[in-house]
Amino acid sequence: MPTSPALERAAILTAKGGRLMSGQQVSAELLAVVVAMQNGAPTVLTLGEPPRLPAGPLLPSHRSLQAATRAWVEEQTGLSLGFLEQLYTFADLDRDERGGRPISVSYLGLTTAGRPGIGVWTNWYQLFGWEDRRGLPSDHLDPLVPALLAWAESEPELRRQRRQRIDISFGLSPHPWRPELILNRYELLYEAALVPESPAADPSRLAPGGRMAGDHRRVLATGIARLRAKIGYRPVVFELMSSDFTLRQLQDCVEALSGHEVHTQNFRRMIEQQALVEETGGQLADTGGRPARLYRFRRQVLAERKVVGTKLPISRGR
Amino acid sequence: MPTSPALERAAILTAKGGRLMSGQQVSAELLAVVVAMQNGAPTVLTLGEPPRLPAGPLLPSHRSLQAATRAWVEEQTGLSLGFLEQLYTFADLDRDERGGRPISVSYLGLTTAGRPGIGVWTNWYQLFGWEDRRGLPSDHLDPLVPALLAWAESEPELRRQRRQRIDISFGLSPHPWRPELILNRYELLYEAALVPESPAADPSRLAPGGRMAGDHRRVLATGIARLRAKIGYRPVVFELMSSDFTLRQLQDCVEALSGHEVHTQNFRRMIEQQALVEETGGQLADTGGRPARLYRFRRQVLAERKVVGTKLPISRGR
DNA sequence: AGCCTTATGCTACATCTGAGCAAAAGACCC
DNA sequence: GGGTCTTTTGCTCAGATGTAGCATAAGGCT
Repeated sequence: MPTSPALERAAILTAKGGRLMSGQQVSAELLAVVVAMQNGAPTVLTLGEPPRLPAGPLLPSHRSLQAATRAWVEEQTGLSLGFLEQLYTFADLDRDERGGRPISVSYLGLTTAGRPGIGVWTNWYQLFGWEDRRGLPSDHLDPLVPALLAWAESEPELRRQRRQRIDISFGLSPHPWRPELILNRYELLYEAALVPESPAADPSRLAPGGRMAGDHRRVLATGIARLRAKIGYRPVVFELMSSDFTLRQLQDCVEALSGHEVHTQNFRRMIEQQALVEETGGQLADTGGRPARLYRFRRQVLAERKVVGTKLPISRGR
Repeated sequence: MPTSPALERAAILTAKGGRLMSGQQVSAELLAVVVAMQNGAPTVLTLGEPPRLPAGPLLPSHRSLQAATRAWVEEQTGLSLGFLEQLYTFADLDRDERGGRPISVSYLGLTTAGRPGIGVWTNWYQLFGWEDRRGLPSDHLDPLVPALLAWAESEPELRRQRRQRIDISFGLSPHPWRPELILNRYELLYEAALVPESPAADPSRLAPGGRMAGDHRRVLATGIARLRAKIGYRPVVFELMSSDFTLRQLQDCVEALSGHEVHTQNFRRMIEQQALVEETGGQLADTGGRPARLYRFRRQVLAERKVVGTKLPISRGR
C-alpha cells in the first residue's frame, strides 16, 4: 500500500506526465435513485431489507455512465426512465463494510411506471419521516429540534455554528422551511446521532424513518434534494405524471414531492403564465366538488425549458 | 469482454445480490478545475501544451475524493484551495485515446494564490473567446451565430430544435445572454463542428479559443458554468479576492467571471443589503477618481450562507 | 477654478410574489 | 327544489424585488 508521502508524490508526478496512471484499480458502480408516484405518494425503488438502492457495475459494453444506468435499470426492472441525471459520486474509504472501495456514481431517475420487475416502491416518508410537513402549521416545530439543540449545546466551541445550521436547515425563528435542504437536515441528524446509522446512535430517541443499507439513505437524500430543487425551475414534475391530469393532481404531486402545501391560486397562475400545459377538452367529475378540466403537458416546452427553466411556486408553505 | 446480454444480465444479477460486484476494474482519476484571478483576468491552472487540467489518481491513502483532490493539488502546486466542490464524473468509452477507461471525477477549486509550483494560469477567454461580452452592446450578435444557424438549417428534421437551442444558449431575439450557459454553447459549437476537437471540424472557420487535451475543454466549461451560476447565489467570489478590496474591484471580479457588465449602483445596493462586507476604514486613492472605501468580507456569513445563499446581480447586461 | 473620473446616494417604475376575496359548478342532503 | 358542502376558477392588492436612470460627492489634473 503506497501510503508514504514519497510514494504518493511519485504517483502524482507520474500522473503529471499524463501517460501512466498508477492509481488504485477500483470497481465502478452505478447507484440509482428511481422515483415514481404511487397512489399519490412519492416513492423510491428499493430492494431487500434493509432497503437498498438498485446498483449495478459499470461494464465495458456501456458507452457512458448515463447509458449504463439507463440500460440496466430498464432491463432489471422493466421501467423506462423519462429523466435521468447524474447526482454525485461517492468513494469515501469507510463507506464499504467489506474493505473494498467501490466508487459509486449515483443517478436520479424519474418514471411513471407501475409495478417494477423486481424491488418495491418505498414511500419516501417512511425513510424520512420528518420531511413531510403537509397538514402541519407553518410554524410547526419538529420534535427533533430539542434533541438537536441539546447536541449543539454539548460542544461549546461549535455551539454557534451548529445552532446556525440547525436554524437554517430546520427553518427555525426567522428562516423558512426549505424542502430542498433535506440533505442538510439528514447530515445534522447523523452528526447528532439521531439516526440509527450514526456510529453513536442512541436507540431510545431517533428520528422517525427506517435505515437503509450502507450510506444509501444519504444517497437518497441527495436525490430528493436535487429533485425538490429541480421541480422549482425545470419542468420535471411532468415526468412523474400520467399524460392527462387536472391542475389539482399536478399540485398534489408537487406538494407530495416537496412535502408541504402551496397556494392553489398562485400555483395555477404560475402554470398558466408559463404555458406549461394545454387543455385536453376533457373533464374529471369525481373531484368531490366542481369538476376539473383535464390538461396535458405541452411536450414542446421540453426543448426550450430543458435549457432555460420554468418556475413552480414550491417555496413557502401556507 | 462480456458484451452479450446474457453475460451482462449475469453481472447485474450478481450485483443485485449485493455481495460481489463483478464489474470492470477501472482506474479512478481526479480532475481539477482550479480557478484564480490574475491581473484582473479569470484564469485556470493548466499544464503543458496543449493545455490540460491537472489530474491525479485516487490512492488508497485518500480518505475521500474531496480530500484526495485537495491533498494533491496543494502538494503539487503549493496552492491552498479555499473552496472545493465536486463537479461531474466522466467515464465515456471514447474519451481516452489509449483505450483504457479512466473514470474521472472532476472538482472545481477556487484560490487566491499567486504563482503555482507547476503549471501556468491560463486566461479563460483564451480558451473560450466567445464568452467575454464585456464592452459589447447587449444586442451584440456573436459572429459564430450565422455558422450555427447554417448548421441548424442543414438538418430539416432537427431544424426547429437546434434553432431553439441556439436562440436560448446564445441569447438571440427575446432571450437574454446567460453566462452560465457556457456548457450549452460549447456543446452546440462542438456539434456544429466549430471547435477543433470536433470530429468533423472545419479548420477554416472555428470559434475563437485554443483546444485542450482530451475532453478537458468540456470539463472546464462545466466548471465555469458551475462557478458562474454559483456566484449568483453563494458568496464564493470572495474566495477569489484578496482580503481587502473596493466595491469596484469586487464588481470587476464578478464581471470578469461572468463575462459581462452589471449595473454598478444595483450591485452595491445588493452587496450592502446582504451585509456581505464590512468597511475596513481604509481608502484606496489611485482609482482615477474619487477614492474608494476598502471593504473586507464578513467571514461570519460563510457559516450562514453556505447553506442558504446570497444574491449577486449577475443576471442582465447593461 | 473648471473639468475630468470614479464613488456613492437616492428615486421612479415595472415585475414578481404571497395572500386573500369571491364567484362558478358540480354533489349531496333534506 | 333549495340549501349546503366541496373543489375549481377568476380576480385584486399590497409588499418585495429587480431594472434603470438622475444627482451629488470627492478626489486628480490642467
